[in-house]
Amino acid sequence: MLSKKTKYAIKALVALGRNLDKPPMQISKIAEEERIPKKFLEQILLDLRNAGLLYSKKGAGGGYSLNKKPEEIFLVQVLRLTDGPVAMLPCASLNFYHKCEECTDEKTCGIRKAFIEVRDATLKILGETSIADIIEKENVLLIENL
Amino acid sequence: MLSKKTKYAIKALVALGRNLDKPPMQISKIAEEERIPKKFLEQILLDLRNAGLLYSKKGAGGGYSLNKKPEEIFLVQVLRLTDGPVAMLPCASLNFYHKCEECTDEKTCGIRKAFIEVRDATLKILGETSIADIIEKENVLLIENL
DNA sequence: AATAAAAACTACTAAATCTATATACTTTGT
DNA sequence: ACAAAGTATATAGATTTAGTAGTTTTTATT
Repeated sequence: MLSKKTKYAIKALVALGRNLDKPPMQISKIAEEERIPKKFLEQILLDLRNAGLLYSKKGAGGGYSLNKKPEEIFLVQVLRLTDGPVAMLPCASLNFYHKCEECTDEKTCGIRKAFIEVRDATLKILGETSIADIIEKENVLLIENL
Repeated sequence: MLSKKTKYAIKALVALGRNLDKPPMQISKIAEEERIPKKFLEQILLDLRNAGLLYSKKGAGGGYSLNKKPEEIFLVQVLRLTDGPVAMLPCASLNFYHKCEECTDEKTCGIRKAFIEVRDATLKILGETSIADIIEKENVLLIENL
């Protein structure tokens, strides 16, 4: 399961992706629109900013906006930033690898092999789906649900 | 990430799958071979037994064995039993569905849609990979690594 | 019948993680 | 000067994870 933090992070990015050519969006507004606890969101946005995904401006009239094009922010980046590994086993992770302490021979571990397959399948989707894709999906769904 | 519980459960099932036509295997032996804390493993095996995956026999000469063929035990069953949902979002889960509290319209949520794709990809692999497959994978890997 | 082996059951606990909340500080526009 | 807005750090409560301990029940063997 994703942490709420990651879910909120994606929601915030989508909200900002919809706000592209407008003035920066305030934390309070994002929190209200997306129904996310404000102080929690504050921390999350800060993480996203420090990772270079967001631009922020302090003071009156300040707020947040995307620092990259929505087409260039992929789910996998967000997930790795806030949740860590994509893989379901430490020994099957590309970016957060570490050995299973109890494992005696990783090279011949069938469980690991199976979960590497899962990782690759997951990674394919999360690595290809951008914030822009999510917004596009929502636009399609909106029309379909008229 | 899988919990250690689930990882240990799969390891135990694989160990028992290798022990097919032999007398039942004791907890201590599985714990030693797979380097799993014994009392923790005890609880896990009990869960697997109560779910019908294992047969157990008490008393001297007792122990555990598989209650199904290794070809009939799939990773997804184990994972759901010990970890719960396969999906990364509650609203994208088939067996453990529940609404995201903050969500205002699930039908048009693009995030949900993306994570349903992830779930389906994951499910395909976990639902097709059996304990027998894992053992087979390991046999192949053993030969390849000679 | 006694003994020992082994699983079953119940309860508990320590540590980590998650989900926030609180407080104080800094920057910026008017 | 003042208010709006982000920055930073600390902390607290709840939940989950991972594991331990102790006792009871069942079974095979002697």
